[in-house]
Amino acid sequence: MTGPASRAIIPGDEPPAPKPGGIADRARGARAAGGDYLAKLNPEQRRAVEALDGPVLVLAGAGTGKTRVLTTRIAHLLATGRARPWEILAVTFTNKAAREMKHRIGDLIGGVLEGMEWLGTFHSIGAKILRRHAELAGLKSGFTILDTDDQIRLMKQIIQAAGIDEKRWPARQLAGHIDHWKNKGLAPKDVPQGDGHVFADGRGVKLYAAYQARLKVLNAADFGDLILEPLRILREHPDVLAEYHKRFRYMLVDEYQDTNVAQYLWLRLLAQERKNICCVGDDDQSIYGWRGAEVDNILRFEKDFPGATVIRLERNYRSTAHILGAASHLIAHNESRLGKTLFTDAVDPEAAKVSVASSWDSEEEARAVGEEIEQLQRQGHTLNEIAILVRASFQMRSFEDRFVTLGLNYRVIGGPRFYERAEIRDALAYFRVVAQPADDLAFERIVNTPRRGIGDTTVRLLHDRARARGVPLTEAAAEMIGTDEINARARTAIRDLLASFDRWREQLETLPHTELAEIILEESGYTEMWQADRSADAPGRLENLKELVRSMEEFDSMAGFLEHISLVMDTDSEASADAVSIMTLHSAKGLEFDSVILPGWEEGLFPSQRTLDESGRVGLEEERRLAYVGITRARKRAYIRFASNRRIHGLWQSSVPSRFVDELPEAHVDVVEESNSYGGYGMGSYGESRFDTRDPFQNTYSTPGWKRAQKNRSGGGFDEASQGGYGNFSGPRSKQRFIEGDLVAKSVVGGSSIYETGERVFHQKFGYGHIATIDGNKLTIDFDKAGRKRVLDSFVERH
DNA sequence: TAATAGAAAATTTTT
DNA sequence: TTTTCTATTA
Repeated sequence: MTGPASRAIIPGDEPPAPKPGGIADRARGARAAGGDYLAKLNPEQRRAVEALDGPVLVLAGAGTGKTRVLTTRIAHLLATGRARPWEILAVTFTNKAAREMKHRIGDLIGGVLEGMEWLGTFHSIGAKILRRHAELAGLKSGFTILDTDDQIRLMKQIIQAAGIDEKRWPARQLAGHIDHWKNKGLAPKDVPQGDGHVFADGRGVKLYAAYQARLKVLNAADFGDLILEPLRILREHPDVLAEYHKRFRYMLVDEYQDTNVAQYLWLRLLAQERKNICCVGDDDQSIYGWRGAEVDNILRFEKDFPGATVIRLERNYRSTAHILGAASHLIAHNESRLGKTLFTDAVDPEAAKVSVASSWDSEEEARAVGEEIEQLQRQGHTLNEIAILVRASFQMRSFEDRFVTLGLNYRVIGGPRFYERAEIRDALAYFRVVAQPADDLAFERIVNTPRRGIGDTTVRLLHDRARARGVPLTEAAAEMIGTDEINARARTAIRDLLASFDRWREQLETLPHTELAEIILEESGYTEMWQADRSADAPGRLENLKELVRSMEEFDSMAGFLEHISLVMDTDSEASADAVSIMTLHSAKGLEFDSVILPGWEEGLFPSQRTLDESGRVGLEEERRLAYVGITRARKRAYIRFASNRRIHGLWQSSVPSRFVDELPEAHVDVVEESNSYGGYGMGSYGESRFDTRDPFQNTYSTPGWKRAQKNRSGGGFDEASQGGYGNFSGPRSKQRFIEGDLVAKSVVGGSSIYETGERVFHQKFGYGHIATIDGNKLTIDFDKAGRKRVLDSFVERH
């Protein structure tokens, strides 16, 4: 990863090395050795750390100390003087993993790790290599990294330019194919004949080529290119390859089971000279096949690297024997695996078995989970140690709804990312055009945001001109303001905008970049646009913009910031508040919790029908691995649940328990008999839970949730700070719900509403309606479609 | 050109 | 059910 403080990469400009055997070097070695880092390892781990030479495959089961092995191995390399920090290539998949490794190596060697320039994600290291040799790929070193959204928009243009019906052949689909080819390491010329016919009657490859050509013109690379282009450079330029062979004495790869073909080829090429490559992974945790990961890479390792040492880590330090037993028995149903069996030495006769329970529908499921969590809480467990892991994100909703009602703190991990939000992308587009005038995609995004009277017609004219002259849009625009091809109003608007960009570009040299960022957002009228916006999420968006500018402070230039933002996808704001985590199974990989709740184990949902249809047995095995990942996240307690009915796309469907449920071993499972334990008002009937007509004001004020809400409030729990904190990683949806919790509490106080009787309002759920009566901030509204409802004024907007 | 209403489509997982 | 796109109208 390219961290904030990473130094500029100038070939040949290496940081000064401590002289091997010199004072600094010996002192460092002594300190590390004094830490006795090897003694803390079990025999298998120690073997994995000490087998420094030649290819090594470490098959590390869940919770067996994989990261410890990787980091200790690096510390060992450094301590024994085998390699200096910048001679080690260490690749991970996520920025988080890279960060953690850096941190833990630092702990091992007793200080801050410096000089490990080549520890990072595949993508950031790929970007680094590509920037050093950009000209070999037809790019300039300052190229832009496009995200998925930009990619799709670009492909849309290419499809249109080729005169292909964009409805029949959606850009998204083309993006899928191109992604697939890039994952396999195939440039347009390498795509096999048959493959090219999959899109638009055989024009797929042509479009791929056109897309690549367009990227070069835009001086841009997409995510696939960050792997594909370096691979091509290494293949076609032996001198460059030799340089890296010389440089990388040792290579380490984390999560090897997740590598795709391109990454594999890239690693093999780099490792072929010295062969000091150590891959750590777990075939049972390969869950990214759908985006090109090849489990085969890990299954084939010994063939690819003859004479490889294979070490299995099976001693688990995380979970109870029941949890391990359940997970192992389940995963044993898979055929394609190298085979490992986790075991633990820890004996705990008190340990709970894996609980399996069912519910009537997803709402009852959420209710039951809420109960389970409250019970855990009563037993003194903190919410931070509880996680709900779902297969698909739509499942999160019912839990969020329920937890808001209960006043139970939760956080959604994953979700819509900070950088993906419209306002952030808009702001970044402004910065990108300033930093890179040729960035047409960014320019197009903001020409008319905020509205300046530059509509589709004008943009099309600009496009025609740009294409005819072979120049970027900004340049075409500059030419066209001198002509009368565009109408006067749009022409003035464009002239003003271009003048602003010129001005900001000058200020790029003279002003600190954070200050410039504020100026840009202010002068462009962008912040004003949101200030004028009366919708509920406008204030949050402004807050996000502030946060964006604040986060820029960590960087020393606009360019450095833009590089970071395109590569670092995670917004890892650690929340201090105690809260239940809700996330997908995929994003739970690598995490662990005392209690893990696994809802939605139903055929069609988990295993996902779509995966089954698309990938058959292979897909089923991947789903099973996902289940395995889920169970092994738990240290002490795992709760598996399924519901008999679930609403999908607004339709109720009855569902059958997942086959995975029956694949669990009886000996480690406790089946919880159906219980209508919630509430006392015998509503086991269909109706009540299906149609949520219950009024939020009927909350009993003595429930744990209510008490908690009161406590939170008196402690200033729901203040702006905590909301802002959640806003960073949970969507606007959940954010709003937090506000809801607050207002329910305040409604006791009464007061006058900002609305008037008879006013027409809009409500997210119920649609349009007229206010019938007002009681404090509670409104009774006659909705056009939904009839008379009582709602809080914060839920409605003036219409 | 911009706002609006109504229809159609989409729903897994993400560096 | 919700979101996104499209066509219409002002």
